[in-house]
Amino acid sequence: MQKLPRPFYDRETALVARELLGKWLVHQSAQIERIGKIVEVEAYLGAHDLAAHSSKGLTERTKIMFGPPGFAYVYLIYGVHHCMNVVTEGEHHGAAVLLRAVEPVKNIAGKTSGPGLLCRAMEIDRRLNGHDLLSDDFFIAEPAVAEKFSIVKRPRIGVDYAKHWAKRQLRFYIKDNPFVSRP
DNA sequence: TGCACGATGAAC
DNA sequence: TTCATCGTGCAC
Repeated sequence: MQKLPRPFYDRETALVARELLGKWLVHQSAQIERIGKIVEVEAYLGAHDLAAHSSKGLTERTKIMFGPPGFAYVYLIYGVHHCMNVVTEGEHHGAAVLLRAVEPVKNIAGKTSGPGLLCRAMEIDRRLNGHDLLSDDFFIAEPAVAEKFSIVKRPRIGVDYAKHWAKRQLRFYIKDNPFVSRP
């Protein structure tokens, strides 16, 4: 499987977000390889983006976002669910892409439509926060067979507090894919 | 040291 | 529409 290289992530975040669609998220734990095809994402542009956690500045929680690209930023939301992000752009930028839904490809049990469900189905939790996505047990890869699809863009979900940033169309998903959380 | 509040999901 | 449930960030 062809792992996405570091430079893939070191580019403008909305572009990385769109190009992550259709790619395979691979997580191997306890000898089991789980694979999900990324079908829905959201871009969080950096410290200036009021919807991004990094807009609070460099803190214990956000230091991963401000780190180098190609690392996983995983956090607990509402004390119940985990959310998985991919750090993008250069160090100190504070940008990341939230993975919102995957389509089951291999060894996936349960629902995968939604950031919390995706993490549960792929056994992703805070232990993977700061994990290098160029490692052998957790990475994103080029799919075995490339396919064509149209991309839909919409405002991000659940960020109404972010004033004008809430209106920006930074959520992207594969058109007509049944695993998208909120078409 | 205390407390308000989520980049959600499920039940009512 | 309500609620579960807890780590984080910031006010005292």
